[in-house]
Amino acid sequence: MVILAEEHHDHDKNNVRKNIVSDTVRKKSKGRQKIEIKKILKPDQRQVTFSKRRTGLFKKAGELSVLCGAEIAIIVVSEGGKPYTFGSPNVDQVLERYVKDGMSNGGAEMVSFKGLCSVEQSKSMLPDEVYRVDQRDHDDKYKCFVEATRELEEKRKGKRAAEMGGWTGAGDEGLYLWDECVESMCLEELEEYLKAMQEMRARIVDHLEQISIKEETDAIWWHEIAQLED
Amino acid sequence: MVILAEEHHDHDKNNVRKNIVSDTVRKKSKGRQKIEIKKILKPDQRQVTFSKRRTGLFKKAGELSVLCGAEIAIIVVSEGGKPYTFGSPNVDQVLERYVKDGMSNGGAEMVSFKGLCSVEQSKSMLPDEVYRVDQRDHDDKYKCFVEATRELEEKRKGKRAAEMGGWTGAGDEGLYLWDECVESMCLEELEEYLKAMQEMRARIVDHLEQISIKEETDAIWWHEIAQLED
DNA sequence: GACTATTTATAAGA
DNA sequence: ATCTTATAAATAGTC
Repeated sequence: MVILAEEHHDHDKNNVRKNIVSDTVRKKSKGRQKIEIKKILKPDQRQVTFSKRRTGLFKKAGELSVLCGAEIAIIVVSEGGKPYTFGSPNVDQVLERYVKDGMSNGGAEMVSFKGLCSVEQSKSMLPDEVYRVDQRDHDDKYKCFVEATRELEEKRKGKRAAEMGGWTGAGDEGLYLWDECVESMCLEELEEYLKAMQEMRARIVDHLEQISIKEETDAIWWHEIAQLED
Repeated sequence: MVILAEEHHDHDKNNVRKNIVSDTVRKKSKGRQKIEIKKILKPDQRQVTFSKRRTGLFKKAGELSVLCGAEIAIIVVSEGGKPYTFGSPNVDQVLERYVKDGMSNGGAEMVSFKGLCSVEQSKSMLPDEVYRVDQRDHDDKYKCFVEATRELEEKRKGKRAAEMGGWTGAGDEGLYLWDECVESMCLEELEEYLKAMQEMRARIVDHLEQISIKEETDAIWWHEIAQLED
């Protein structure tokens, strides 16, 4: 692959700095440079990067959410302790979900990350901590949270209901294969049934994991990332 | 900018498909193509994208965390309801922080996002809702959460110390609630059963969406086809 | 899981 | 902060 750089004809009005030097072109900038993934030392620079990358992260999250129908919550706390959150559909709902049936629902993959090692080591870098949360602990822990959340949600709902209408759920297929028994159910019945099924599913998945605990290291192994802390 | 593609000399042993066509090169792939940011229709494709982008998101989060000294928690719940979390230093700590002094600390930016349409719109991909949470609501809401969190953290610390941070099948609890009929199944049976159940579930969810499209914008079951593997 | 052609994110500079 | 530009990095399509 041969790449020849060639200056396009310079009709540009406000591009005074553009200039021929030797027989190559003076670049306006060095462009993006590779950076090491370690704490940025200059506070100003760090702040700029924080802002840019936080924006980028939230954008990616939004895309993932839309593309794949996933629910996502992100909380970023800056050095200064200022929190920024992203939620699709909203933070609390996702937290509630995480909290309420997260663990019972196929086994959450919980990964903690403390940032270290260098990019080169990344392939072999295992998470510092990986753990599963006991279901009952989990329930204890969050019960009150869930309840409190619901109240707040109620308040917000009114507000949101008005401005809904965002996007139309796209998946149109698969409805005609409908089982009669299911079709005849009313909304409440369906919800209950679905819930029961969900629980059953959770147990099955757990069991599956038990059985095949060794082979499915697949999921969410955390790798990559870089260097020390300050 | 003129780009001339030129076949490098073909010493490659196992590259039979490489071939000259006219005076250009047969490309091995179309490369990355632009996609619209809307729900991917094909479940398989959607699953692949989910996996890739989830990984990418977590990587970005790790980098942001290290580069800027920020604390980050992410919870992603797949369509199938399977949660994946990322936390630096760990999810609960960040949640606790968010919860504990989030609002009191200079005003969090809380953003809810309900999906965007196309990349072109992304400039205006402003959150559907931006709101601040009243400090007192916030305190009420999370007080218990914070306390409960602390307890659980204590427990975990002990446990983790004991088991050297491995991820050995720590999710053992909850297995004794096991339905006999399920427990007696072998692996293959379970997988089949699970699959069938998920298909059923998918139909129910679809149906629910149909029925309650108006009334329950808030629905918890907002998914469609559940994949066996997220 | 791997590979690449492309698109997308972003470090620097202004 | 905002914009631009060159370049690094992520990833869609493919195998």
